[in-house]
Amino acid sequence: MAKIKALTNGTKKDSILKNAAALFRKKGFRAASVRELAEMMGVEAPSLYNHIGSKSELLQEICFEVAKDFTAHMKTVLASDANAADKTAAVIRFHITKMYNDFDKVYVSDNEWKQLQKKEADDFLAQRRAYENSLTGIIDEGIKQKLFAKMHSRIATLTILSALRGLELRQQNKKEFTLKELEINMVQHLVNGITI
Amino acid sequence: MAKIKALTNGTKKDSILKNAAALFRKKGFRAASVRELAEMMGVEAPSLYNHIGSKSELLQEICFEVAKDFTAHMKTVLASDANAADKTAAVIRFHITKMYNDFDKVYVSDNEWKQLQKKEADDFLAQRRAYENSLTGIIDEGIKQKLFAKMHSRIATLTILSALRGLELRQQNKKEFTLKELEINMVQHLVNGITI
DNA sequence: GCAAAATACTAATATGTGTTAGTTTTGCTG
DNA sequence: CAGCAAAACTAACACATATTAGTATTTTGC
Repeated sequence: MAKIKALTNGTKKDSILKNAAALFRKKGFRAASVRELAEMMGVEAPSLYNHIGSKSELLQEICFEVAKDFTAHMKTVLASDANAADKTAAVIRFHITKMYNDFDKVYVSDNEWKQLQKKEADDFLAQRRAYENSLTGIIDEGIKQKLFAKMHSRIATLTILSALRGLELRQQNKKEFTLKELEINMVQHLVNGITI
Repeated sequence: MAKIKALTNGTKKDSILKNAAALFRKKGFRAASVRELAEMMGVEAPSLYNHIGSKSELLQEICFEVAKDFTAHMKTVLASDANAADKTAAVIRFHITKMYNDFDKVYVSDNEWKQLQKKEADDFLAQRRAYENSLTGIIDEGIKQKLFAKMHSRIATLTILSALRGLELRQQNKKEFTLKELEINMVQHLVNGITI
């Protein structure tokens, strides 16, 4: 009866993906049912299959869209001629902004990727590894330039990325602190912590 | 036929909990089945119900055991007369050690508590909030003592705890870096980052 | 060694889930 | 308005899952 509304900027599929991300975040991918997703959209469950291939497909698209965005940003950072500290700060700021603007999808990508089917999970993990390694490279560069203290660069990488992945910028938190406050405090904390 | 073996140090229930934690970590609570758990123990699924009340109960026991340990440790830290920086370092070290020794349970507690039933989830979250607030109190104390820089103490709290929760100290990582290395580097990173 | 308690097994149930089949309705386009 | 594609609906299937019932077997305590 009710029809799936397309987003003002985007297709019906985008609308489904957005709702799926919200649902998967709230309940977890396995606990979330296609029937619930359908209800969010005011539609019966089988109707969704006119628009999607499968439930897994939704998770895939969410995870790989997010991975793509982060990878693309990392590429521009690596190509810039900023010093290691500024590069690191840029990475941190991008994570915060992205989490701020696309909380559900980023959260799902970070926390539910394990529910991808094996092949996709492996692919996702490989992309994540590459991303981590890029940041480790930046930190190593900073150490060599004596910008950063001597340290275990891989541990520093994981510390930074863990701190960022743990952020949960839901609406509630947006009232507690602003985007700018977050950026300033976290960059300070995470970059200064390794700076000489 | 096969009987559930008790751990060398612990009851049969402990043995089940340990396997459950490993399984829940690997596949996620919802994706993990009682049958799989039974198989890990060399037993048919219904046999487990001679030892456990339900699948949910296992998750509950894991989550609340971990929460209790962290809360207890925080209490001793708060009672100590160390300064704020040392208190913060003690908290960080405890997280790392606990994750190192009890990876599966800590991981499950951190990542699967949302699958608790509503009442338990609320209780768990309240404990976590209280824990976070204790750390925020320590940081505020440090700021007042001019040990730490002026900052948004709640953001610093979340940064530190996120970084620690994101740690995944599975066997693989234990080869990559030692416990001591982790402690030194993460304390350095996370405490120095806020120290004047 | 025997009674009783603990614990295993098999069989079955109730429920929820993703998904397909088949059909009807909707809404655009000529 | 006719016709066609998009997309909704109802009904149903196939499957997995947690859990219970009922029974056999093993272990324990005397």
